[in-house]
Amino acid sequence: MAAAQAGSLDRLFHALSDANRRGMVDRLARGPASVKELAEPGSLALPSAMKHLRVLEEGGLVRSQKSGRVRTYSIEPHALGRVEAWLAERKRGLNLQFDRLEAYLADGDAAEPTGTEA
Amino acid sequence: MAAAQAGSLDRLFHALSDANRRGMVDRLARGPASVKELAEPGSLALPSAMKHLRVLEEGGLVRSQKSGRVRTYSIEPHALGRVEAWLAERKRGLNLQFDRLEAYLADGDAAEPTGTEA
DNA sequence: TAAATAGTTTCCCATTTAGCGAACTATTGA
DNA sequence: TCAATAGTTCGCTAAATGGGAAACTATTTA
Repeated sequence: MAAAQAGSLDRLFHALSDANRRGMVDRLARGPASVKELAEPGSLALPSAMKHLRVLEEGGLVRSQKSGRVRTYSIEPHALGRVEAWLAERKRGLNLQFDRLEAYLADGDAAEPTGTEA
Repeated sequence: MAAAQAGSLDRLFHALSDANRRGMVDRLARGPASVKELAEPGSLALPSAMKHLRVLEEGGLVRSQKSGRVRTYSIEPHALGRVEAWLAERKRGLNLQFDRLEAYLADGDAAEPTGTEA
């Protein structure tokens, strides 16, 4: 456990690794928008915007639904929660490391601060 | 402000978008390690591991320092703080959206819940 | 000094990415 | 009905990625 699926996080972080896509997330954080509206801020052609949106969708960050001729995208509410969860896990690990380091610095004859074994 | 540099976040998230690299971060969260040690868990050849480590370094997630013939990598302590900061900012935005939605649902004659204008 | 070890650099390969123009398919609106 | 609008699909390009073998440069260590 704890490492749900690798591929899922791959897609999530990859989705966030592009400024245009993060811009779309920011835009969608203020409310739903159409493909065209999402394309404009980055001066993207529609096909390019669509690719980005597909990446965001595969990363689980946004949802979409088509009505008439316009497809409306919106934020996947729990999307950022996955980033947060991952982050919390690592920070836990780091805190442990620092705790050991502090313990090591505190009483000089304790074991080494972990990590350089083997 | 608030959006330090786009390229920087690009590199940060891109660094995290690969399972091997996240594995290296996890490993380093438990303490420093050599290139070889970091290559083993993923059964990577050294050149491949080096590439990943360079990506992590460019993403500001790790540091390295060479002594003798071994280069030792360690976590850049404030690395995850940048992810956290970005995350906090978005969550703030999302809360605002939800606040507005709640307000909208509360008293029916208020303005629309933002987003679909234009 | 000779052999083993740890990185490093240089190519090479297949795949993916980001971007777009063109052409096509609905829907709207006039 | 006809024209504009919003997406969508289909190539196509240039660049970046992820992987590694080969060959080379230090350092250790025997």
